[in-house]
Amino acid sequence: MSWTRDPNPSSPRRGYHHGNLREALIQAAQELIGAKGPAGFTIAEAARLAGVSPAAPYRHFRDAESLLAEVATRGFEAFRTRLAAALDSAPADPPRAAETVGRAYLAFAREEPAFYAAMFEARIARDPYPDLQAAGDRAFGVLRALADRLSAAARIQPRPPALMIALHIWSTSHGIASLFGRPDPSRRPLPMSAEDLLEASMLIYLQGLGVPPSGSA
Amino acid sequence: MSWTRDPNPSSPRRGYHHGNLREALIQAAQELIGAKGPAGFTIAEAARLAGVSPAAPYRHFRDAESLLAEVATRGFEAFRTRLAAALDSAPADPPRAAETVGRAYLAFAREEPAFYAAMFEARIARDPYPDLQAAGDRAFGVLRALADRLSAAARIQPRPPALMIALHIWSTSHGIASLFGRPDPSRRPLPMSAEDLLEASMLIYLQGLGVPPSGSA
DNA sequence: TGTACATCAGTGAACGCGCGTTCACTGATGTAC
DNA sequence: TGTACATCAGTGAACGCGCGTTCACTGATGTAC
Repeated sequence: MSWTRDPNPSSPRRGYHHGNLREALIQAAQELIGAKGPAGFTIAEAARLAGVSPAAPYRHFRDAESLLAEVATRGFEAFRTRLAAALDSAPADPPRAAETVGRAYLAFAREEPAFYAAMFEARIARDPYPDLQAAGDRAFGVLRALADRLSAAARIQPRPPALMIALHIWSTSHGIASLFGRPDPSRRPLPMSAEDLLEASMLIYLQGLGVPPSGSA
Repeated sequence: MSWTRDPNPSSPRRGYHHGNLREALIQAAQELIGAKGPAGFTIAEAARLAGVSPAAPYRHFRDAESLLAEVATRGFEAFRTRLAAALDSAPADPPRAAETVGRAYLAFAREEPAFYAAMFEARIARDPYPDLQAAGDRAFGVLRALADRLSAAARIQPRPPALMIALHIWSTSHGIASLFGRPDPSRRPLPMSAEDLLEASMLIYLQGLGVPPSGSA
């Protein structure tokens, strides 16, 4: 957040002329990304949507990528919140927990396509945006926590590292979300829902790990 | 291919002024996509790379999306060829066959990032490009054939439909390729290779299907 | 074999467009006193 | 409490740029006769 000196960017009212242009621009960028993809938004159009002149955004963001990185960062925060809520509310039973988190993953991708695209398709370099990197790491941490539970319940030997299990879950969820889980004219129809596809995949995978099926306790 | 009357677009020499501008433009588009992503190429720049005036491409392609669709179509054809070769050369043993095809999948994504991006990230609508759709279907057919073998070897009951197994393989492979398998400054480092990650995932999944492990025959 | 003609791939100039970015400015806000 | 001042978010005009797209054209090629 080197582009502003405001120590608390989330303060709702800062007395700007606009009210809160920074927030409005992030909102506008999100709308544009949702409608046209990460490449389909421009600073100029975001300014227009926010009702300010094309020069105004430069008071808040160095360039378009900075704005995009901010959207992606917030996306990862919202993602983490959503996954964590799912994991916390999920049954202790490992397969059920995996299914609950998987559904939350797909729901996020479906309901927040702009966030998801900014997070995974915008090709933002990691290094210049440590906040983005950190937010991504925290979101992955939820999958990692889920993987710890699954790993603890696994009976096969040698037990695969929890990190690897987390990466498997992430990859499969991301693959299904990318290929089938979002509104997009380029996606193909599926003979089943993305949720069913993911659930089946997870159940087979957990079976392979030797995690006892639901209701077998 | 409604944009040209040539009944055989693959003929190598047609006596054009340029020689074969159509091919040169496809080549140029591929280079640009590889360097900057599907949104990073323009008709004008492709023309420049091919050494012709900016108006010349319009003799061959209606617009940028048509050119992109042609790249994606060829990408799917190359993908199908590569996957099919892997499947044909793979050991009959189902887990080994899956591993071989999985490696071919990742190798393609890594070595042909321009094709892969055009195929999966360009957001080209399916309907206007039946050739693209058909090429995609044929490529998926190879994964489907692999899934048939795996399904036949599965011991769990009820046996999951081969179509679903194919979709699982595709999703996981695509997820790993997208997240970790391509040269991109936005990817994170992994504590293992994408190939190892995919192989482990497949082995656990096949274990879950009740496919006998390699060497157990 | 030679000539006249038709075809059409590629030219190059031109256009309007929206973008990114800059600049001196203005005017609302907060604050020092 | 009131005034003078400093700050800085946002203005609006301007710029150069590259893009998509069009147009009448030109000139190489193939072919009818």
